[in-house]
Amino acid sequence: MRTTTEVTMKMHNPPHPGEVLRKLCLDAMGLSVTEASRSLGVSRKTLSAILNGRAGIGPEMAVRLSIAFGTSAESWLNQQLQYDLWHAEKGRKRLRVTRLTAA
Amino acid sequence: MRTTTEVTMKMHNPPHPGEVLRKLCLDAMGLSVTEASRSLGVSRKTLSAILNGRAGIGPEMAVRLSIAFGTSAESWLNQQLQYDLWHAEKGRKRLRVTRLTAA
DNA sequence: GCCGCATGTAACCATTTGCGTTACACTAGC
DNA sequence: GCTAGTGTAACGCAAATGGTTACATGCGGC
Repeated sequence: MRTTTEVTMKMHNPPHPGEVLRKLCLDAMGLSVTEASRSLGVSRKTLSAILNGRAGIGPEMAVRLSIAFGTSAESWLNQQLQYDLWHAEKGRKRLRVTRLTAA
Repeated sequence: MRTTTEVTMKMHNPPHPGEVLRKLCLDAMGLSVTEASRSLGVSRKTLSAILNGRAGIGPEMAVRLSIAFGTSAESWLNQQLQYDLWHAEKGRKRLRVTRLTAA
């Protein structure tokens, strides 16, 4: 059987969703960061942070993206989930957790 | 095969993951909240908040759960995602976002 | 009734995070 | 040189997060 850790670790470092967002939405539509931020109803700084991986896509931003670009909010959140999880797994060994299964 | 119920269920208020956690892990193993919190390496208050839907399961907690119960961290985060997204969609109308598709 | 255990939760505190505004530096194009 | 777009630091602020402590409740055993 294949454990969660194995599968997760097998994946290469997933790109932060902002990278995908820039290519798939901004570049593809010829939008500037400034324009996009105005359409999304957030500050330019906020969008910039996401695009450069210094902030994540939360539930509210995912809904904003779904409205502006006609995409699925869930898909953005799933990308974010993968990204966050990958980084959280890296700290797995630092967590003091006692196994409770098959003791 | 995919039932109608499955698809339809997506539109109903999903339970908070803590509810599932309590039934599937604590109750099933006869664990008290106090015991479980110690095993997970978090305070009783923190676990209690999750179990009663007053806090969500974040990436780190998901990894803790995966260690303690031998479950998939991703599955917990996915449940949390569904829960968060459902609530975020409720506020969709309050967001001032301009559509950029099919202009 | 009484007691001990588990539980939910409020109060308090410190740390962190998220977002907006403003300002500054860098870059590319005219 | 001027302008537009961009990244980002600095600031303020509101909200969230997690730990500790303490209190009230509910319940089983005695």
